[in-house]
Amino acid sequence: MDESLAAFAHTLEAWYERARRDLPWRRTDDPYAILVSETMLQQTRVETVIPYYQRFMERFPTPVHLADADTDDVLKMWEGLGYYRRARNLKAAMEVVRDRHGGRIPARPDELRALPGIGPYTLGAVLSIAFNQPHPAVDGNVLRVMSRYCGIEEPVDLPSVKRQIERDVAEMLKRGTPRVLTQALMELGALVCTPKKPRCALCPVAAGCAARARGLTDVLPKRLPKRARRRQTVVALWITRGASFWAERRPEEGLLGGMWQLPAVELDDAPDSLEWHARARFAELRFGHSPQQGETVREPDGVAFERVCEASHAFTHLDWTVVVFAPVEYDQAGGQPLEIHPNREGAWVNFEEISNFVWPKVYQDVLRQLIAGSDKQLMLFSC
DNA sequence: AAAACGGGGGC
DNA sequence: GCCCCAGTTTT
Repeated sequence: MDESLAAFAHTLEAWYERARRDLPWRRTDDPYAILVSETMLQQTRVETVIPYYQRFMERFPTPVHLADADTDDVLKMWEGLGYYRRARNLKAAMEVVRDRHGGRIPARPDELRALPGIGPYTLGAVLSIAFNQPHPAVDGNVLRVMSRYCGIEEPVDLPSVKRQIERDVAEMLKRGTPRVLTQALMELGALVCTPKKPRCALCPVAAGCAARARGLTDVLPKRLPKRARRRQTVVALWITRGASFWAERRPEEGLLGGMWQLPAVELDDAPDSLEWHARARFAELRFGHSPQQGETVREPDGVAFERVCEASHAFTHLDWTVVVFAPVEYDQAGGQPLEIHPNREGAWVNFEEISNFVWPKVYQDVLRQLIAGSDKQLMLFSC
């Protein structure tokens, strides 16, 4: 086994030097740059990451630049990338690096692992790629490559299976060059040993592949069945005042933490009377408290609501249908000027300054629709 | 051990 | 539509 492991390592390294892609984070040995790229690459495709990585490194070139930065600026650079907790953790980690490690990414496993956002994979990736230490970095690619090569038929999600693969990879790294081998395993998974239609004819280690020998390539890796997504209906409000609309910031913690959106309420399933919720949310906006279910909502102005826009969005664990309501003719002459209750954290956002805020993708879609609608109305009006 | 946590690309 | 991606944290 030792012998085959060493041969596997050598073959893989030779293949990598020949086939490797020229990626931005492969042009540097800077541990900070490696860490930024590995954090962005968590659950995210290489092609998606490239432009984000380049903008991010230009804006925050060192750990201290990031540590000293404003969180909203960091989020803005992350906008659209998803899993926004990663951005917060990365900044928090660099604050620790600035305050306790002299501004340099530590090379000690225990210190690195203690930084927020650094789990087993990222630890191994930084230690092996940046510091050339033989610590395994087992991601989805490596799980797939190893499960096929070794012919592992148990689901790779099982902790026991992952531990076994980590042990095997660690042994392999000791017999080669860690910074090359770690990337070689992932590159093989990305270019050759792909989830569908693997290019076995191009594989440098096909001769020793158990899955290929047993005809299991198409069924490995096996995974545990995944859970169903929850359905939520989001009732949101489009409240305009001239060329501005009312927007609010989501709580720091949880889903889409700290990002901006229209005032909204997220409801399980597809409740009836969406308009009731719109009315309730509108009352909360103006009076600072929301009515109980069943209670008659104050509507001194006799405001009616119309459905102005709809959008849907699938998260990993959630299925959103966003329905946007607007108070009819509230903005017109004759209506009372809208006052927002002072204890609400939000802002009137001018159509021109939308890009100064950080928006979840689904609300970007919503705003695009609504602004286009407004433009159309303005054009009709002026004709 | 399971759930929360985004978004996009490929088929 | 479904799959799954250079995963981590919380419960």
